[in-house]
Amino acid sequence: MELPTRAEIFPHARRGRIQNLALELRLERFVHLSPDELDLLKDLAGRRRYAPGEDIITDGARTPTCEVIASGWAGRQRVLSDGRRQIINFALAGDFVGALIHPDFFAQTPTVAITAVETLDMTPLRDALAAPDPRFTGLRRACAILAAMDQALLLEHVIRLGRLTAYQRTGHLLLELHARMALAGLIAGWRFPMPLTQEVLADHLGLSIVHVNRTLQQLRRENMIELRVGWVTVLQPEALAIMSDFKLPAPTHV
Amino acid sequence: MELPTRAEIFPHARRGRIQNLALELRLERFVHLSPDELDLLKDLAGRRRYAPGEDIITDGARTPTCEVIASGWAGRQRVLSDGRRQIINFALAGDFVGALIHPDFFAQTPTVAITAVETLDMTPLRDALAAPDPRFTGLRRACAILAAMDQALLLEHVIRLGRLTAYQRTGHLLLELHARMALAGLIAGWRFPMPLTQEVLADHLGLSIVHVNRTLQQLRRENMIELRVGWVTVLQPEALAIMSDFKLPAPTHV
DNA sequence: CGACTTCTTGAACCGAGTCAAGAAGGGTGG
DNA sequence: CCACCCTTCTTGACTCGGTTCAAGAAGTCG
Repeated sequence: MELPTRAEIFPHARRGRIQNLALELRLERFVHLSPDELDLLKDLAGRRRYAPGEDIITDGARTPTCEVIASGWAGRQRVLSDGRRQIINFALAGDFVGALIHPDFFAQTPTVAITAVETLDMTPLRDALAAPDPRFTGLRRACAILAAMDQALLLEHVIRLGRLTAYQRTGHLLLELHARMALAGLIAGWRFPMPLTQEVLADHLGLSIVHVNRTLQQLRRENMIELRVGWVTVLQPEALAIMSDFKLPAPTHV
Repeated sequence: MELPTRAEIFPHARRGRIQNLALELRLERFVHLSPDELDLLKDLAGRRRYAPGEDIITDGARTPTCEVIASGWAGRQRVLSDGRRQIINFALAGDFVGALIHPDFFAQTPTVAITAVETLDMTPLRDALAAPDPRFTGLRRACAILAAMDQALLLEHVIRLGRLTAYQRTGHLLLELHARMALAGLIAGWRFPMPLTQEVLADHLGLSIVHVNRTLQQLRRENMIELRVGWVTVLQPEALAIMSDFKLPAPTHV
């Protein structure tokens, strides 16, 4: 499993004063953006901060906001009536939360800050895309692609939960997180930040805390990964991918 | 849990020669469609038939089709390298399959006919919506709502797989299937068609065939449901909803 | 340093899987 | 209409992956 170079990852990336590098890199990953579109991204202003545990998108909000993660980790979750929690997905830097990509008419799943989170308000982008303005076709397409990616990741998670063992699930998730951060230009190489507690991992992977602990130990024992405080290193990406049936969601047609 | 009347379910429904009642009812559930839009739906022609097991949307298809189920049950699935299968979701009459609603750039999950399936080609609808034509704003909105509903159901499935027991999962799924068929005007009352084998159920619920069998028996033993050849009756919807934490995805804002 | 969260470990338990074999349906052809 | 075949369903016995409970160790932060 070879890592692409930065130039391969970001064919259209350019320098400039930008608000959120990860966002811009992700939007330009598959689509070339016009100067108008880049300007719109650069003019984004509304910065917000959330403490760990704070709601970013509240459950029954009638006026849904629309933000992009600038830094930190967030997650959509549901707490069941008996207190059990399921974390549906994670949102990393460059990921949208709220109404722009996820049509949230129905979902009763608040988005919560897992670590400290900084976001940028994306309502200017949403308003620009809502009108049939031909200047923003590139952005519209880029957002559709991000939404498709998000959807694909959700399908992968269903497969993880439905048909993979604890050992496979954990490895599969680590590979996914790595791939996403690499795509967003947040990391290079196989070492990457992973600030999740074992409890959070358990609630995402549908396992108990204790079993997550034992599974991580097994992955370490077998030299698949290395764990430091808030960091992971994937030592054997190929072996991990084979054993967990991992394949990076890739565009079949763009 | 009271069942709404037909008039409550379909406030805008009208009579006429239509191709797919379920589709039209679902589209008009939340949005009022103009005569132009209804005409477009009535002019849909391309009818296709699929035998059980046949691919409707093939995996790596470069020219993604876009159809709506007219009758029968389909499902998106992934087969793992060791032969295990995960059925990600079911598509019933009135559900879209393919590129209109699911942005399929990334997903490697073919859609397969589970029973015999009839579909209608939806490319005319897709083309009409792609152009920024103001005549079709209602349809555009209706399709967005269907997509949101689909997305919400997927989130529910993640919760089912991640945090519910076999007994809860099975009850939860039956309630979901019932709710969807009721919304599409396919049924009235608590008896509804359920042509899935226990193997298919197992592959959707992330369980073994044997355990699905025992779980269904438990549901019958406790008078939660009644099973006939291709039919289920939910005998205690409220009890089932409470024990499985089921809540019909409802629009928070439309 | 003290308080709190997070991680780790062991032992017992249990929900769900596996294996295997038989029964019951449900179609098909004679 | 029956005989046959094949799929689907059912049941029992056993195994195992993962959970629960409980207690202690190691971080972490003020």
